[in-house]
Amino acid sequence: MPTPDRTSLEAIVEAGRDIVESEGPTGLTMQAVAARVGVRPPSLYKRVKNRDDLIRLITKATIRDLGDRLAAVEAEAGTGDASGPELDPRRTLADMARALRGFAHTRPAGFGLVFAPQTSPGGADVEAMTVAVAPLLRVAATLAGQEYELEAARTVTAWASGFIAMELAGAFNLGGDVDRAFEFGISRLADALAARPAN
Amino acid sequence: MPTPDRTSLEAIVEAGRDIVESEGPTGLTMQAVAARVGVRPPSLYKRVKNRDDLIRLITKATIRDLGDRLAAVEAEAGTGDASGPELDPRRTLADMARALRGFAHTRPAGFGLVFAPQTSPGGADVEAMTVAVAPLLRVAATLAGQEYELEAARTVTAWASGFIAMELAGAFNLGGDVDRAFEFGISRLADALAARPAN
DNA sequence: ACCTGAACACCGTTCAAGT
DNA sequence: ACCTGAACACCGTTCAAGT
Repeated sequence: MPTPDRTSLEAIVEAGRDIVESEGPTGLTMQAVAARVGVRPPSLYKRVKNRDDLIRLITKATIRDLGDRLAAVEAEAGTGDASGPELDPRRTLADMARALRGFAHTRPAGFGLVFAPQTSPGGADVEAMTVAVAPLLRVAATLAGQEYELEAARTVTAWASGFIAMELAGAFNLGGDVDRAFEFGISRLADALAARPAN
Repeated sequence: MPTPDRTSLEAIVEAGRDIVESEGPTGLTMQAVAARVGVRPPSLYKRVKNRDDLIRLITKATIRDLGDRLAAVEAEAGTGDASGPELDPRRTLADMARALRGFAHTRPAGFGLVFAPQTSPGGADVEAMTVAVAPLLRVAATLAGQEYELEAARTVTAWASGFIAMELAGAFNLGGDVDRAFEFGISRLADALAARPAN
């Protein structure tokens, strides 16, 4: 007769996310995860292939949350709420960038996992990422035109993720107002993408 | 009578850089470094405090190389060479961005170390980074005006590092020409920074 | 003054044995 | 079918003992 399950994949991933945020990626040991979900380390291998696999699952869950935030911004802009419909795509783009930054501030380590430069190749998060970024792609198309949709979306994503990564790493050490720099960047960027110059 | 030194800090850092590039950050073990410089692991601790310290030194050396490349672009633009003096700061900015990208392609892992989102706080690379980025700061000032120097430099650095990080992570999986996206981004960005709109 | 073997703590992972 | 203790390989780091 099988024993009732003492944990679940979901609980393991959730525990992993918590640990990553509180202890950093280094703190994410199989022992720590096991302790948190109340089993012994070897039991984890019934649900995840290994530590890298767990990190992949944590990253994927983070990407999904991130996509939810972008979708929420898009929905707000599209339908219009109490403050009225938001028609300027530049404003929507800025809101999405701010949503991304807000998310990064609440889950800095998770954000780091998603946008880490040294990701293992063939990460199966490709699909999740594609879905998550779809709203951004749509505003980019509205703003820069269908022809430059991909380029515009990549420009914004690159800028925002780079900015936030540097911010989280404490790279903005020359003083100055980081919020101001963020608003400066998104404003100029939105203008530039909407400009559609000849080249 | 003291024995002659069998290695040096320089050799250790250089070995570390090679290993990081060929095996990735995970492959950077004290044992691998020791084997490469021809001593036993414990001997490394005579020159570096620990593995984190070694990573810090590797990062710092990488930042210095990177700064050299930017300085070279600046020097070329300022003095003018066979192809004549390069006076358009937008062109200089684009050249610096391309230099950064070129560097990242030759040392992807090193680049990842420098622009990793999850850097340990208080990394002593602050000074090295400040020096390295100085040329970029100067073009930014020329382009966007002294008032927006810092914001403009941050915008470009964020975009470029974010773009390259995504490129290295294989995040540009929606097809399209990555080179084209890079040129699109730097071109629009340079225009936007030079525009100096009212806000 | 640098180098080393031995040792310790810690971690990922496997596996046979339990229920 | 899931869970566990025991075990193994591997790694970072310390330290007393060599030269």
